[in-house]
Amino acid sequence: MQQLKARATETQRKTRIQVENEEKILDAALEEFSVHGFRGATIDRIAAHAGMSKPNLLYYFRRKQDIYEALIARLLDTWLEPLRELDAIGDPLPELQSYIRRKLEMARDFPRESRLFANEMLQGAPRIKRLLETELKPLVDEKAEVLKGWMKAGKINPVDPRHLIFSIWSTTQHYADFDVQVQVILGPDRGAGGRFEDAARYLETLFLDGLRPKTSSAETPRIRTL
Amino acid sequence: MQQLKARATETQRKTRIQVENEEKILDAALEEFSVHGFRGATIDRIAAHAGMSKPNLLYYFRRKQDIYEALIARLLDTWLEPLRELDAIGDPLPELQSYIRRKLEMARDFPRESRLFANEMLQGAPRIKRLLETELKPLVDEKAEVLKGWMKAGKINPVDPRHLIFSIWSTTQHYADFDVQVQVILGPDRGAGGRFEDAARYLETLFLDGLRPKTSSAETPRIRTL
DNA sequence: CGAAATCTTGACTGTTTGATAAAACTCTAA
DNA sequence: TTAGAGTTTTATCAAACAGTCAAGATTTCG
Repeated sequence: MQQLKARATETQRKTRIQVENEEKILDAALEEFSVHGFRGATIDRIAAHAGMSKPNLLYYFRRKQDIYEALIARLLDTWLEPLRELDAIGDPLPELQSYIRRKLEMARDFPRESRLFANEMLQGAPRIKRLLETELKPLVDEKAEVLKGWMKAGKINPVDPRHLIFSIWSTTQHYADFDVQVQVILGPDRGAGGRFEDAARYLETLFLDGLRPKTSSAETPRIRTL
Repeated sequence: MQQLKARATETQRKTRIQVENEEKILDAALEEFSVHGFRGATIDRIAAHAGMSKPNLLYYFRRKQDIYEALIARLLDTWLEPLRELDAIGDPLPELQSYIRRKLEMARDFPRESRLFANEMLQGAPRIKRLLETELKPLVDEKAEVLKGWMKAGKINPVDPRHLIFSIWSTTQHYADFDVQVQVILGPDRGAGGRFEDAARYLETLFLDGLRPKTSSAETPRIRTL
């Protein structure tokens, strides 16, 4: 009797089975929602994927939306963690470099989460727009100030800090969200960090030095082979 | 009698009404598919959005998939046009700059197409994977060679050309696909090319010069205010 | 005009989907 | 060990869904 418990004074401590099954459901739901979006995913498929009957699943989450929201809730926090770690005190360039690397690691390690987030965005973020305004926006504003400080100090080139953040997000998440395309073009990832390291190295060069050669005169190749 | 016509020798020339209605349907379908994906979109909603009855819509496209495929078919070609225009003969940096700008213009002018594409990618491109292999891959391979040529000539920094293309795609399309997020952070676009020009200017700096200041010593701010 | 071709509609079919009710079963703590 | 909380299943429902059909309305063109 879930509801009774929720109403009761004791703060609904979960049973072993509850913990296990909710975990199974959320994992299966992530799989489905991240690929098909909210409307495209079905409870049937989530239940099948979680290895339980539909009514059984609905015993733990009463509505489809509840599953989705539980997923989103746990997502945003994790998702913004790397940005939170961006440290005003640290050295600007290494600080940015490791932010980019952390984001790239997340794309590699949590591609489903990245796709779920992308899917929600494509739909116009109907279910998390408020969260974006209350959580994401202030954080970005705060970190934009940090970046501005670095620019004023001449530590990094003066650019729009928010667009800078966008470009870090988009380039890194691209490897999760557009994975098929990446694989079509680069061939299947043979693991062992090859694909990942290539991307990391490229992004490092892009964000630090851009494409214009330092020696603006021509004819000075092969300093860095890639 | 559509089928008879298709079978007949005359190459099914379309009536005025056919042209008009197919256009209306594809436009409505783009609206729906780009937001909800293939599974999430429904014929009912597409028909309603196109201002016609469902059976009427199904008179023009017999199955949901047919609409989707018609949409995808016309998409990829348009989508790759800017890359096709990347000219080996031109000056590398201005060439890249205008490629970036063209992609950014497409994100601005065809956000629904961008989202449709993104949606298909998130799903693992089940319906266009083959097209990607036969059309996108060869084009990217060809242009990667062009980029390599420029690198060997010392005209641009040596980086992985394919990752470079990825980063141009992701940064530009981000403004279409993650528009909600962009608006939450930057506030609503007041048009007049403000948002667009900011992004264009930022990306130009990023791709040309990166973030590392030319004078590696500190304390040299305000050369470019932004 | 008027007939053939084209277009549109209402009524319908079988299936999938989100969700509920209640009975049956399992676990756990006193 | 057994009562009650917690869990699972069977059966079911109404709505939404993709797609069909045949009859009626409209357009096209000789």
